[in-house]
Amino acid sequence: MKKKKEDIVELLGGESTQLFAEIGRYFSADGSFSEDEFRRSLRASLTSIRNNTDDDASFRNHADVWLSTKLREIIDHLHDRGMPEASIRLFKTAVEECSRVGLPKVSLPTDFLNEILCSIPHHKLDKERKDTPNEKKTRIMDAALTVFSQDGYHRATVDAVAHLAGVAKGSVYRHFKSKEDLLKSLLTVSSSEMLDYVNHILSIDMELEEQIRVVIKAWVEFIANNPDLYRLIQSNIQLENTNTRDIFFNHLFTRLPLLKERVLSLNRKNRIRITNLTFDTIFLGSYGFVDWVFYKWLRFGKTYDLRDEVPVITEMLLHGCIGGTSSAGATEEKI
Amino acid sequence: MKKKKEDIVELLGGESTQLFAEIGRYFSADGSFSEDEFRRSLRASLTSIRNNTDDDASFRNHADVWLSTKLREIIDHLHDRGMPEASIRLFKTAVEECSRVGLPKVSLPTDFLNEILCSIPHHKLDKERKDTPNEKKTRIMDAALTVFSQDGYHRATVDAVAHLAGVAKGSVYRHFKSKEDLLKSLLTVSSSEMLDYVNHILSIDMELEEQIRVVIKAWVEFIANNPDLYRLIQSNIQLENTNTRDIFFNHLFTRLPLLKERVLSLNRKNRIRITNLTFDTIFLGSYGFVDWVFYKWLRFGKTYDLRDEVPVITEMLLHGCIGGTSSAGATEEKI
Amino acid sequence: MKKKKEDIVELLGGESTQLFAEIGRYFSADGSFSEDEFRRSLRASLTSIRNNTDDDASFRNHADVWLSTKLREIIDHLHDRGMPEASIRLFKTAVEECSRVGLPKVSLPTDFLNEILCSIPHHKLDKERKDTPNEKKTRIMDAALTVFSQDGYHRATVDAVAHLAGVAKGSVYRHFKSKEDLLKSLLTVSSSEMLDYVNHILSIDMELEEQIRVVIKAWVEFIANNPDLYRLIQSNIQLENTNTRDIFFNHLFTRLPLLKERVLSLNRKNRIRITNLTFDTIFLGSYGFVDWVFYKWLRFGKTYDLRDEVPVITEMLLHGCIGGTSSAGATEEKI
Amino acid sequence: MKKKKEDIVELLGGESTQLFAEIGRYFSADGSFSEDEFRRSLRASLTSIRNNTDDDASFRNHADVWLSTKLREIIDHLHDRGMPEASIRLFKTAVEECSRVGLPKVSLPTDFLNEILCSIPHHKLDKERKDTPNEKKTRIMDAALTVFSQDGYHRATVDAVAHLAGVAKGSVYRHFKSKEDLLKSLLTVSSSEMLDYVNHILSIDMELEEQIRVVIKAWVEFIANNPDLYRLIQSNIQLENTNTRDIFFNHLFTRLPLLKERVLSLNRKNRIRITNLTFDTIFLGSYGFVDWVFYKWLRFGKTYDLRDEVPVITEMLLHGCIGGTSSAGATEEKI
DNA sequence: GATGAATGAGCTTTCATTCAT
DNA sequence: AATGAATGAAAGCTCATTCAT
Repeated sequence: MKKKKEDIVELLGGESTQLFAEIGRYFSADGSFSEDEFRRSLRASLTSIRNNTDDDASFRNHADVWLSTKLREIIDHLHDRGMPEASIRLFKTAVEECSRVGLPKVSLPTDFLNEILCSIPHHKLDKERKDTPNEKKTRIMDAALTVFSQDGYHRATVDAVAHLAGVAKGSVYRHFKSKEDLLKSLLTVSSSEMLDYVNHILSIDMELEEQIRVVIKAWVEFIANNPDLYRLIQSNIQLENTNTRDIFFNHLFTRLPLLKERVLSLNRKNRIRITNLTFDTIFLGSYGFVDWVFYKWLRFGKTYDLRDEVPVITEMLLHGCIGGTSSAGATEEKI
Repeated sequence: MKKKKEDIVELLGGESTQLFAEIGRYFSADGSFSEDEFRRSLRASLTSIRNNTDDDASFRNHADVWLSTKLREIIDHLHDRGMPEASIRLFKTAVEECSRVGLPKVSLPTDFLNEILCSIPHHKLDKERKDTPNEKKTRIMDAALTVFSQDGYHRATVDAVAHLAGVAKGSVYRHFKSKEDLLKSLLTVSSSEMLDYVNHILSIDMELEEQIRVVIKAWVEFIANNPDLYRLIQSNIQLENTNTRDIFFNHLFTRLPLLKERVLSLNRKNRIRITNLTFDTIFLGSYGFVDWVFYKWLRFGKTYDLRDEVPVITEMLLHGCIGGTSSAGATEEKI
Repeated sequence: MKKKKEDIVELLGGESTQLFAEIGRYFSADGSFSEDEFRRSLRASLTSIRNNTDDDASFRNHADVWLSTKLREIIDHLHDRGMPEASIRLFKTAVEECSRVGLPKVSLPTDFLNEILCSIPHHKLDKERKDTPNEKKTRIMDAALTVFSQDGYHRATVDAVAHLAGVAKGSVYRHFKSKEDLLKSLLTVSSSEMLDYVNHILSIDMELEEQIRVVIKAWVEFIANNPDLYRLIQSNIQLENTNTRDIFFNHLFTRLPLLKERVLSLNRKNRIRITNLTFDTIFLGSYGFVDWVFYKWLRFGKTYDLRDEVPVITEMLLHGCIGGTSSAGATEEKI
Repeated sequence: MKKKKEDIVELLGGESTQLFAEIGRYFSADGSFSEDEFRRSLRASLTSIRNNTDDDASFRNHADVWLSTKLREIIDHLHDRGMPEASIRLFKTAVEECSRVGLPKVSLPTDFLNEILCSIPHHKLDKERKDTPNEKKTRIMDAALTVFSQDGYHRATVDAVAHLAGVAKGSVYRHFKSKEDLLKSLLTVSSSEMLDYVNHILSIDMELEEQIRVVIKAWVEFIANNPDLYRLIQSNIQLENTNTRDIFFNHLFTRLPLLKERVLSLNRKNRIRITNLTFDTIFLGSYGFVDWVFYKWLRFGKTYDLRDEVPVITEMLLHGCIGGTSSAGATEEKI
């Protein structure tokens, strides 16, 4: 009962030719662009495609093909008419409409994209532009860290976060799409900071064994100074699609290849028994070692200085618990 | 059931964990994005695709599919990592490379494009924006009509109206004291226009039967040309004190006595069986007749020309569906 | 990077063979079925397929193929082992898991389906079984009708409905998936009732002209007796996917073909000028005629008896407003 | 832009409006479902497909696609019309016809199948259900483990647990005083089992180094066999008074003194560098080491055998990553 | 003992409106 | 005059828990 694909192509062909013929309509005599008229026409066409396709996948497919062809034609036409600027606005309108009808992607001419991208000021592309308006965002994130740490993510309420941050609940939702998004942002930013800190230390040039000692020390210090943050990152909260610990893990894993390379290259004297194959396991295992020493510290109510554990950790990870005398002194330093 | 590690090295290639590792290569130790590394990798992949495809068309096809999938993945993962800015630079690099190898187009996620386009400063897109206060009010009302028609009054947001009108939300409230007031103004103005249009036609002097024919034709044409407006007027939205349909009805009713007088006076030959008592019922009933013919047209997706229904409507309202031969011709006129 | 389809087939092939081999595991020595074990294994397989497919469509496709093959095998195996009953439970488990992972459909052996369907008690298939537990549901729907009519759907709150129905808010959500679902159910049931009522009248055998007179009278009486219900049905509330008026329209349209056939066949004397082509327009137009006579009545505060309008309506629809003397009397009956 | 009516007669074929008209044919004037009409129409369509296909395979293929699309459409529309019961009868009819024409399978919507299966009386599926109270408790705990692992404790609902366990929700509350109590019980029992298992191994008399090797191996095996359980224990869910990880930790800590004593006493040759002071740190750190190797395994989708990691873990914990040749062989054993 | 309909406190989220800039 | 971040009341919905049958 539904039409065959061929029929649709014809159907659209007729409409799109029409659209092309009507381009003139979207521009006044003075060359100004009538966004509204164009938008309406576009919406009508997309709706028509939707109605004439069987399922969502088919709709997306056809709409994509149709749209990219049409955009190409219109853009060319505008270039011919000497109004390339208008094509950007037209393009923006098109993209907005696509979003609205739920089209996930569109095919676009590369030269046109180039043109658009070059018109974006350069500073927008460098690093993040989180400067002025982030004061409030930071306040909300700080409050969220406190509240989530205290009560646990699920028991915490957005009300409590907003109250602690001293803003209205609605403001939380201006900065974060949802409670979940707030947590994710918090973790993402924190994870980055944590790992940047370690990366910074790793960039200092020294012998590998020394490097390991320094990193362990730095890491322990970091988590001792930010226990709430660290605990939240490791808290393993199940979210819609992921799980908080995985967010951190993903960050870690992104940096692992570079790290691995560096470690293997630093191992000039070949004293360290880590190979390409065992690196991941040893690295993550060692991470876990520190993680549980931290956890023990928490369980003891932070009644001692976590930094005191550094020698034992270092000793264990470098030499294990068996054998040689090289590290006999280490154990005495311990509490 | 479990596979040995060797077996799954390849398998892991398809897992996201691997992707992280790959993306990791594009970032320096300090977390900054290495455009060069990405460009190199991209160029290598594109070259490889070119070498493995027979003709240009095939190359373009494969490259497009590959690239859009790849970009989507990387962009998603960068978002997860909290580096959406990097994805814009990466995207720019990708487009540049595509241009270089002669790829004419790429498929891109609409949400991502939206993000990019929003970062282009407004003045680049606006050309001139210097309108009298009244123009702005009109723009807002036009936008409101579009948005309300699309989503329904209650589901529509003031944000959407303001956005489509290209003004700030606050400006909407400068011109209209509330969302409801905006709707009411829209309806009041439109109702007047609609009824003025009909009144204008009624003022032409002719025989009553002819007048009726002309009015029906004009009215059908009017609503066929302004379906959104008409639909909104008839939409029966419940407001604080009234109901949108009543606004139109009130306008109509205000003019009814004059109309009635004119109709009765035009009925010189007394061929029309309308009395003072039955006028209202017949008039509104006939209005309703057209209303549902219009509604039928909407439900069929406006896929035929509403004006084609004029003969049937006229015939029915003038002669009913029964009897005489006086209107035998009518059915032939119809389609 | 993602695997080719062929690879997946092999991958699944390996797993599924395994599953088959493991069927024994799901049954204890006494022949009882270990639903849990089977469910776990199934879930693992589905998850594995999801992880090894690129997009959702591909996942659905593969999962469907895999599942239907496997089910067939297992069911055969169980039949061989002489335990066909177990296959129903196994099947139920499979369907549940498919729902959970978001698979929209599965392919199934017809003979097996036959077996299952025959085990459903017959009375379940006849008409609806809305008997005992519907007392509360009815109460909620009644309350909803009142509240929605009074305040309009959007201004009405679920709290108010629950309160008026004398139940807790949660109970509303036990019977209806959402506020929208409540409205839809209300309209669906009411529309059916309304149209059944008319259909009933239409089934009485009489001359067409007489039939039309009777139906109009009955219809006007019906809406005069249920103005709230009728108003709600016509209220044109925009919902997520439809619009309330369309719900009624769809019901109407479902019955239209039968109605059309009957009308044309009843038209023995060929006095009625309705053809196959004009039927829809005339029918819906006439419906609209009555609709606005009803609306006029509402606007006049129901200060007169709507039934008094029946003669005028009938006269107009049968003979129009022009010409003959046959209906001269009708107008005098009017108020 | 607009098409003439003639042009769109075909077009409408694809619109849902048409579908309504078609479905309308299956219903008698009184609204009851006409099985015969539907069966006739179905048989005609299937026969037509058979005649238009070359071989049997092609017929089956086409018929399946056609039927599943058709059924889906009709079922959806019947749901909209508020007649879901009719869809079951219709479905039964369809299956019967498929059997008759020799179609071996049909594709069906899972949600619809779910509905049908739920209408089969329970006793048909249950066979025997006569278990001691303890069996029921176990069944609930098993179900809880599955559900909590899958969705996370907070996202999991008691309904889901009860359903999976095959008991009523109230029964869950007979055995556990709250959802939290259910989780705690689960963890307490499991933690005990886990630790008893390790204790058992520790009670075997052997040299300490050997003991450590054996314990690591046993532990890895245990968690590889019970990943859901282990994950739940480590999941760090924040409860009213505690936190799930703490429950395990408390169990562990209760046994630590005895363990410590035993370890130190076994260290006859004093080859192990663990003192009274460092025992806790080294023990928990090592535990964490394994924990993260396990976590890595999870993140890789359990695509390799966790036991393969035992040599690396053992080597690291015994000898560290630096120095001597004593463990040169370790890397070869790996993978 | 088992059941599952009923409950309602409490949550997240939306969005019309305001108002400092 | 124009802006758009901030507001917070108000709404829809969930689900652990209870309890009559």
